[in-house]
Amino acid sequence: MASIKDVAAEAGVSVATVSRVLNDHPSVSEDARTRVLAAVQTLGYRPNAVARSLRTDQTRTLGLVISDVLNPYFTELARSVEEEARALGYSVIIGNADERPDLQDHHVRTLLDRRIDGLLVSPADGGSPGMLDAARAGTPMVFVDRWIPGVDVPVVRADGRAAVRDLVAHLHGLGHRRLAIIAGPAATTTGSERVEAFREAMAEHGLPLPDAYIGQGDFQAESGRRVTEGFLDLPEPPEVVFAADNLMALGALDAVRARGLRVPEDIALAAFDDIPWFVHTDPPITAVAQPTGELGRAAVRALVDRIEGRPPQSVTLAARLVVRRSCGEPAPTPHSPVTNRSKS
Amino acid sequence: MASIKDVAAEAGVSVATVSRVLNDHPSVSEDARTRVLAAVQTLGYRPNAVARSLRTDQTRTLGLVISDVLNPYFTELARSVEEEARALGYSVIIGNADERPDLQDHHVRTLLDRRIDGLLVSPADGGSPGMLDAARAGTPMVFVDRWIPGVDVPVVRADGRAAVRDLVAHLHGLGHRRLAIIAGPAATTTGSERVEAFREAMAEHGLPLPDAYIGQGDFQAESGRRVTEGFLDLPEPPEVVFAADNLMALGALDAVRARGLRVPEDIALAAFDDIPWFVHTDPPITAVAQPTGELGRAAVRALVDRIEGRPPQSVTLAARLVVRRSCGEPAPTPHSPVTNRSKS
DNA sequence: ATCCTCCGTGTAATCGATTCCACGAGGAGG
DNA sequence: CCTCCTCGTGGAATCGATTACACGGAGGAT
Repeated sequence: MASIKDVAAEAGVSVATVSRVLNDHPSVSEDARTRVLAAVQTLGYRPNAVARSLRTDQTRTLGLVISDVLNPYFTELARSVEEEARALGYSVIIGNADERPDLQDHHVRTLLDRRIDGLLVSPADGGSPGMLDAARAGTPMVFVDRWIPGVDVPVVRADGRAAVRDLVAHLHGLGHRRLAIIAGPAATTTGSERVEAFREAMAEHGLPLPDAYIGQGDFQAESGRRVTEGFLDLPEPPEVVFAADNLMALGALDAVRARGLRVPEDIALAAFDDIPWFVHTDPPITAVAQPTGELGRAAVRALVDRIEGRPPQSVTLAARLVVRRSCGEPAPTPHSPVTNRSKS
Repeated sequence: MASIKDVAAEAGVSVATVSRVLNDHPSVSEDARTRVLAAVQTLGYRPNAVARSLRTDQTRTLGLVISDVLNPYFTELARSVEEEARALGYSVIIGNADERPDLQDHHVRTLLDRRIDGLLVSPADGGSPGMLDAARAGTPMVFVDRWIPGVDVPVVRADGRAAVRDLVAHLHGLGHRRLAIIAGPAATTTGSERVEAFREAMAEHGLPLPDAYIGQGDFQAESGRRVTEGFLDLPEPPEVVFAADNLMALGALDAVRARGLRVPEDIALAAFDDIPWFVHTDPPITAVAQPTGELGRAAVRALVDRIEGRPPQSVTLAARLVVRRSCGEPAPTPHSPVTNRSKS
């Protein structure tokens, strides 16, 4: 592969001049410029990004460590991150943690070894050693979706509080009283926050949230299935199951289906994170939708601000409720009488 | 960030010795080794991968350019690729082409600039200039899923021919005679091959495949919707729509739903590529399943073979039919009388 | 005792870029 | 005509690693 020396030789100038042309530095004669450009053309020369990075100490690369690539929410996030980064002249290297702290650490370390300019993380846990080191070492960093309390890093996320309140109101309006939640890992902020928001909203309606109705999941489909089975085995099963992410909702659906029960007639289902497939499930699933694309873009902008010396800022966007059929038919008119519906 | 020099100073040895310890070169005294290791520990030293790559001319990184990250088939592929690569000591940089040749080219070029050791591509088209250059320049490369005829690069893919034949037999057995297909871009091998396999299977059953029943899609949901609408507007609409990928099937489902028609009563639906969501759509969708994980792993193994000087080999795995309810109930007994069903 | 090996180590070249500094030519101003 | 700038250019240092080569000392063989 041709190097800058070859180009210099071909153009009959020094490597310094070639470099200047390539970085359009002002003081290069028109003549030299054309000769260099011609040489670049004939040799098909492309600068070696590795060498350049070594010298300039910047890679124009961002690292993105996400919790689970198989989760459509995160792939949409990854896509918008890459898009915005590309627009700003950066590449993105994605690391998939599969919700495993050890894998997350592996990726953080690998990315740091590659001297990425900045790191976007959606932590799978309360802060693995590698991540904390990175934060402490001053690597430009931004948390997206999930974050770690007490670590001084900007956070870009959606606030689902209002949407969860809307959801509970919606469920209450439909006559549901016994609501259960499949929570995410307590070590993640999204894991605990969603439960908190749910609990508060329940309290506003004077509804109890017994411990038996709080299932512990891990954001994976299998845990949704397991927890839901537990709910169904209860002497008094809940009327509604609210899954804290889309994969656990999928698992819940599996569990319900396996018992031969129907949604929403026998049990209602709602989820956090809206994804395209929810329109097509049987039945379509009511969900709290995050502005995923905007989240990704905002996170990149914050990170690049930090990298390029501008003050980054945390961003919190609102999530919103998308009502579909999985919790029962919405009341036909806004001022209809209290809907009642008895469950199995 | 600490460099090898700092470690050398701290340990009271030369950088050469430090390097030797780190790459566990045999001739280092036990004493020097422990001192270096201690210095590494106290300084929290991590070798600079950029510098190392420049010197050794290898990055231990693979590039993966996929057609569409939002397609669950490709994210599963990406996941298995990363997994296998990690097991073999490589990292993966993913580029998302969004089915756009220009974006694909952008990523190929960027990856080459970064001097990745090898490239895994699922080409979005018949061969963009950048890709052909890469192949010609001798960059280790392997095509996965899709490939480009005439380019001398190993191919790892699934052969859907038998599964498509099974599908057509299944549909025929259900009494369906008017089958239509939503094809992928003709420039992609998977785009044309699937139509070819479908056409052959139809011929085996003596069924015609009129041009009006071959819709041109682009592997995106929207095109599935558009083509399906066209089918439904035909004077004699098909009884079955077979989408050549999962996203177009999603679009087809949308279109059918929008007309107030039911699947499979009014029109049957089948898809290429099985994904977890197909179990939960309304109705569950019959699909041709590829061994996606195995495909990804085999592709990485082939590429790494090529990189490390072993002869790589093309791999073709079989796909299989997964029958669900979207084409009608399977015959209750193997020797049941011909099922008949009249369509709208 | 002498010579040869082998081992552990350090010095320095190298990878491919960027960039500081010096230098020569040419133009402007005195 | 001399001086001083400015401009275009090239030489060489530099980034952080790896590695060929040289060298000194220890130990074994003769």
